[in-house]
Amino acid sequence: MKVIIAEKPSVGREIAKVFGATTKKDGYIEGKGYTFTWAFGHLLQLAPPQEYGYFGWSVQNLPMLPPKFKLSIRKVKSKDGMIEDPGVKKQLDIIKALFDEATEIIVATDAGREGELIFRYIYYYLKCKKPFKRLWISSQTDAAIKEGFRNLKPGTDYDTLFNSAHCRSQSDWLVGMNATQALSLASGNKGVLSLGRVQTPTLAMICSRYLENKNFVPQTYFQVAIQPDKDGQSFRAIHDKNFKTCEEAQVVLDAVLPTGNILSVEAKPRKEPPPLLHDLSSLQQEANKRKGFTADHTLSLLQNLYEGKLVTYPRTGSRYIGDDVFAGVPALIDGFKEHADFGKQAALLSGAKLSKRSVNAKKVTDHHAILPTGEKPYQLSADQQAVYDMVAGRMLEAFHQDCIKEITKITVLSGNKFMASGTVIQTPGWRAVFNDKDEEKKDEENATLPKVVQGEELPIINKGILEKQTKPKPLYNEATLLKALETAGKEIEDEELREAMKEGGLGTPATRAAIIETLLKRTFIAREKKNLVPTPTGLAVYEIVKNQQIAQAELTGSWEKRLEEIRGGASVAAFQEEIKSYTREITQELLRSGKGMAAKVTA
DNA sequence: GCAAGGTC
Repeated sequence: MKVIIAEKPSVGREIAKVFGATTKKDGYIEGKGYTFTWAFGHLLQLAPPQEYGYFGWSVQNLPMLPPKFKLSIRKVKSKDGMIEDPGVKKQLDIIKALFDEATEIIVATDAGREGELIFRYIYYYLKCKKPFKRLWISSQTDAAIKEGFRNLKPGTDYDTLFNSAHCRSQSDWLVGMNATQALSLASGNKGVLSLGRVQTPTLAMICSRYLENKNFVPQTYFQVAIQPDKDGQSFRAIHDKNFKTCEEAQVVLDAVLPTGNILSVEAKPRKEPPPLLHDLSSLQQEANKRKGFTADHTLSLLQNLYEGKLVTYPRTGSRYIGDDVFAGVPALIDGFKEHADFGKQAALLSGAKLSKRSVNAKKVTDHHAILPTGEKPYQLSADQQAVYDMVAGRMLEAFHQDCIKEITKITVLSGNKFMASGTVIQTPGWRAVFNDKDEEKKDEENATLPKVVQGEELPIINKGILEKQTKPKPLYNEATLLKALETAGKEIEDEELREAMKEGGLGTPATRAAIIETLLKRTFIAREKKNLVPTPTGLAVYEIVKNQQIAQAELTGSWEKRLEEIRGGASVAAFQEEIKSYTREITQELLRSGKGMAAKVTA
C-alpha cells in the first residue's frame, strides 16, 4: 500500500479525486491501491523549555540551549491550561497506523520549506523508516497533479531543504524563548514581554512611526492661487512655487493681472492597467480599507469561505495564476452574470478578450492567487458576503480592460505662471466593476476642466493666498502595516540581505494577522480608531531593543541568506553555532538592559 | 507565561 500525505485535507481530497479514490474513512481516503491522508498544517512543534529540564522562568536557566531538540504535539488552550490538541493527536494516530502499513510514502505537503518541515517532523516523531518520495507541484489542477506523479522525486533530494527549515525553526525558538524570558525576568517579571525575530521588528516599526508622527513639527507654507473663468465655468490654478513667508507670496499675488493668458493646454490619455488578482495580504488590506475589518477577521472569514468551497486556498502569497487555471476563468466569469452588483460587468466581459496581466505560471509559488471556485454561495453572513464580493469583484477587475483617463494640464500667465490639472475618466474599463473613486487622486481639485485653447484670454474672477502645512507620515493602520511588513527589507543597504528578503518581507501571509494579534494581546500596541499605536509598555520595550539586531528587519534578511545557502548544501553546524552565540549575547544584553524597564512597567 | 510556522 502506498500512502500519500498532504499538508491539509483539501489537498488530500483533491489528489484522491484525481486518482478516482472514493472510499472515505476517518482521516483518510482509500482507493485504487492508494491511501490518501493529510496533516492540519504543523501537527508537531519544537518542545517547550520544561521538556529539556528548564523549569519555571529563571535567570539560572538562561540561556536555554537544548543539546538536542525534541518534538511535541501541538498544544491548544483549555480550562486546565495548555493541553495536547485532541484533533491533532487523533490525526497523528491515524497517520501512524497508515505509515505502519505502508510500503512507500509519497510526500504531498506544500512545495516549500515549511511543507517539507511539516512532513519531516511527523516522519521523525513517529520514528518511521519507510522510504518516501516527494510530489513537487505548484498548482493543484488535475493535469498538474498527474504530471507531478509521473515526476516523483527521491525524498532525499529535499534533505537540505529540510535542514534549512529545521534551522529556521530552532533559531526562532532559541532567540525568541531566551530573549522573552531574559527581558521579562530583568524587568521584574510582572508580565510577559515577548520578543521575536518577526514581532519585535514589527513593534519597532509601529513605535518608530508613532514617535516620528508625534514629534513632527509642521511647517507652514504659502501658495498663490487664481481662479480664471471660461464662460461661467471657473477653475483653480496655482503658482508652482511654495513660499516660506506670506510676504513672498504677496509679491506674486500683487502681480496678478485682471486677466490670464492660456500659455498651453496639454491633454494626454493615460492607460491604467487592471489590478492583479488578490493574495491574502492585498485582500486583507482592501477589507481593512473598505470595511474596517482586521487582518485576523478577514482571514477567518476567508477560511470559512474556503471550508465552504466558495473560494480557493486563502493563505497564498501569489497574485498570479497559471495558464491551466486561466483556462477555467471564462466559465467563472459567466457564473457572475446574475450577480446583483456586478452582473452587468460579468456579462460585458463574457466572450471579450481577457487581460492576461495576472497570468504568469512562474510567479505562482506554493499556491495561486485567490479566486472564487464557481460554487454558488448560500446564506452568507454580511461580512462573509463582503469578503466574497471582494474576491469575485477583483477577479472581474483583473481580467477586464485598461481604464483610459485623460490628464489635462493648463498653464495660465497672469503676471506669473499658474498651473491647473485635471483628470477625466474616458473609458472606465476595470474601474466600472466597483465604480470607486481613484484613491490617490481623490484630493485633487478640478476633476474636470473647461475646454480652453492656447492664446485665450480669460478673466480672473478671484485670487488669494493659501496657507498650508506640511504633514507627517500617517500612523500605521492594519492595511498600511501589512503592506509595510510585505515590503520590509526593501530599504536595507546591504545588497545581499536585501536580495534575501525580497521574496518575503517580514513574516508570511499565513502569520501576519497572528503577529498583529500577538502584539495586541501583550498590550504592546492598541487600536485607536483605525490606527495601531504603541502603549507605554510597547514604547518601553522599543526603547530597550530599538538599536539591537532583534528589532531590525535585517535579522530576517541575514537568516534567509544563510538558510538559502544551507538549502544549497552549506554547513548546518556553522549557522547553528552562530545562532547559539547570538542567543548568549542577546540574553546577556537583555538581562542587563532590561533592568531599565523595571520602573517603567509598574502598572 | 515564552517564537514562528502551518491549519481546522
